[in-house]
Order: sequence, then structure tokens, then C-alpha cells
Amino acid sequence: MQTLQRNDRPFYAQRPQTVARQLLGMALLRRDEHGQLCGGWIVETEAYLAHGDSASHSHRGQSPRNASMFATPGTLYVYSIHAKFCMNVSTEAADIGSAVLIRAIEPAWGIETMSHRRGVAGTERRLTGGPAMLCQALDVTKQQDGQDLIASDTVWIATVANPPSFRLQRTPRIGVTSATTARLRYFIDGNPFVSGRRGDHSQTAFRRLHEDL
DNA sequence: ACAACGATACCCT
DNA sequence: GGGTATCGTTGTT
Repeated sequence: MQTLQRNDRPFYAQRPQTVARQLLGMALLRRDEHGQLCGGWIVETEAYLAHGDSASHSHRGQSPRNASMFATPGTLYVYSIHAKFCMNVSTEAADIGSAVLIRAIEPAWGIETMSHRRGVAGTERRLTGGPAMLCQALDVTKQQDGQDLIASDTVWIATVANPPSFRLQRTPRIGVTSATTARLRYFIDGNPFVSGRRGDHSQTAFRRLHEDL
């Protein structure tokens, strides 16, 4: 395995836009109760802001549900939607209420285990190409809500020593019904595990431009 | 208890 | 690309 170094607190103590961008290419790792290690490379994220962001769960203030969003930066915030789960990391500082949603990873470790949990054959897009898919693949549920990514031995994020270069792409967020114009979605251009419209990738846009001629 | 919601995923065209 | 199944969670009686 590559040389990985777990992210420290100051990394998460930045504005969510910065954390969302810098998380791309980092390793998301999870060790379950059987000691089984799973994870992959983060390829798509979204920032949710503390102020002026009507799409953020923190928009109407703190509640028992979103408490982890207001916890120490680097705290895991897991919420449920459509009978599934999505995972975020709190950012900036405690009591602020900003976070980054991890929308997709490229599977790298424990692929057999993740495939089994997802009920898919192998390393295909449906394995971890969406926020609820990756949570199911990693067995991240409400049980992991509140975990501290700096100290937890069950879920954490790490930086690789020599990350490959990639092209960053930025678009509006997926699935939100308000604040739909802000470009707060970040992803690795061209990566097959990125969710949403394929046309958001510059290669596809380039190809389409030529087809239209 | 119960009803309504939803930062989804899947299946179908 | 669009319709909808699905159910954990939350807020309301």
C-alpha cells in the first residue's frame, strides 16, 4: 500500500470550499468491527456552507439531527435520506455548521467486501459512485455519526505521499432544490466513479461540441 | 403512533 | 433523462 498519512485537525479547520477541493485524491478508509479494511480515493465532494446556503442542513440552525455538523472540525456527520445514508465531514470550527459531503470514491481497498455489501459483481460505477452507495460499500451508517476522523480507529481520511495529478472540475451541487447556482461541487474530471451528469466532464463536453458542428 | 420528508438509486424508455 | 420505490428519521398528534 502507498504511504498514507492521516489528516490532522488543522486540515479540517478550513472553509468547506477549501476542504472539499483538497479532499479530492485523498484516501477514505474504514475498518469494520471484524477488522476488515475498506476504502478508496475521494473523487467527488460538495461544500455546504454555514451562512447564506439554503441547501445546507445547518441553514435553520443546530438540532439533534445535525449536531455533528456543529462539532469539532473533522467530525463525521452521517444523515439518512431515502432510507439510505450519506457522510459529511464538519469543517471550519465548532458551532459554525459547515461541512463537506463525500459523494464518490474510486474503490481501492477491500473491494471484495464492498462488492458483497453493495450486491454488485466487481469494480463498476455502481460500487461507490454516489454518496449513499459509498456509505453502503463502507458500512457507514448512523452508528458512525459523530466519529472523530482525527482519532477514530473505524473511519478516517489520509493523504498519499505522491498523489497523481488530475484536472479539477467545479459545478453546481447535485439534487439540491435551493441554492442551485452556486458551484460548490468538486470532482476529478473524467474519473468514472464521479456521479451525476457525464456531460459535466470536460472531455464529454469537448466531444459534444464537435458532434454539434 | 403516525404521517411526511428526502444533499438517492434504480429501472425503464 | 425521467419516474418512482423505499424506509430511516424526524416532527407532529
